[in-house]
Amino acid sequence: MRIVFMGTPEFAVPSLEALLKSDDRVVGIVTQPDRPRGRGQRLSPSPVKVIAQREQLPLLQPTKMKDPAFMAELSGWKPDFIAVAAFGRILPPAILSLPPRGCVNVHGSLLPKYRGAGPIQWAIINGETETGITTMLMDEGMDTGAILLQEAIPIAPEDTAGSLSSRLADLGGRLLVETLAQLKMGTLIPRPQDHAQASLAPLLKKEDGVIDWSLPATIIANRIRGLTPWPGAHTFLQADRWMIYRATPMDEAATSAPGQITAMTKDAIHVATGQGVLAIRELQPANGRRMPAAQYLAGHPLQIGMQLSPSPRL
RNA sequence: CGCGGGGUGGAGCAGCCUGGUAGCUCGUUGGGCUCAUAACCCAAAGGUCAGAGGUUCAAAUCCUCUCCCCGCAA
Repeated sequence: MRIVFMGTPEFAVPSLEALLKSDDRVVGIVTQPDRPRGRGQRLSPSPVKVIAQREQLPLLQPTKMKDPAFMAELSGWKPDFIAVAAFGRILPPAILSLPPRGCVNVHGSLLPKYRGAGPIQWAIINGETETGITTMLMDEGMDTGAILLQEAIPIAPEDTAGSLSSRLADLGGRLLVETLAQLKMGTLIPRPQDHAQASLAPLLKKEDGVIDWSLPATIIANRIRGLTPWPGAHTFLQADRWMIYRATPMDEAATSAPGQITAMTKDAIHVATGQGVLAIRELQPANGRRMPAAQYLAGHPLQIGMQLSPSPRL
């Protein structure tokens, strides 16, 4: 079978690697154009592009999906299947109908729940204890295609979007290869989604990282886990921005105003929330690197009653 | 050349503006107290102040260049 793979970030890499090890032949790869990133606004390749170059496979990086030159190249590859994992662009009907055996997508949730670009993050933010991978036959909607295979995994209390994502990505690779194998054998019957059960998981934005201290401690803790490592949960101590990487709710009622520091222990900074106390255990202060709360406290004496707020205050 | 912040004993920081004996919190080591301890008390070890050049009687501190790190922005 001739497979074309479309994907972009780290999440897509295990799927591509799994295909490369399978019996099928990856005849071409599509990924997003190099983007300026990092400090000097240098152009850098997507993780998928790095693999493509290592394997010396044909690679396309279209700026527009409807670019005729891109379409011509793609159809010239004559794929039987197109496999898609976190590609980051909507595929137009012309591409969806190009491969005779269809386009298969690897999605990081148990569809129809958490359709969209941020399924892993939203599952954690909402406090789910289980999520999974769904492979599906793509159609024109956003993650609305018929389900092929599905496998669940538990979400651990200490999971962040980062740790969960890497486990799901590995599972995705396995499931993708399995899905293609079963499709070839014709033993797999696509199952339409129950659209009434659908929920949306939109892409997170920078602003979603702002911590609202008036929420309950457990809700804030889940948000922090879901926002780590990107876009990162943050708050402000006066003018300085704190990135919060790890925090756990304490079994303790809050008696101060939300956002006030109520105690400094050996390894945590306690903050009052709308309901309960949250213990900050790992943070990154302004201009510093990520560090345990204990280290921060060693060099920055805090005082009880100091106020954390959603925006900088002088 | 996109903007800004930083590199000081093992860790996190102060000192730099207003040059002149290296400071704080934590950790480490030894001792003490204690039924006991991650707690407390006492003591000790540990730093070419990122690197190079310059100014000066004298540079962590002022000037120039290099390297590395961090945030914003993407």
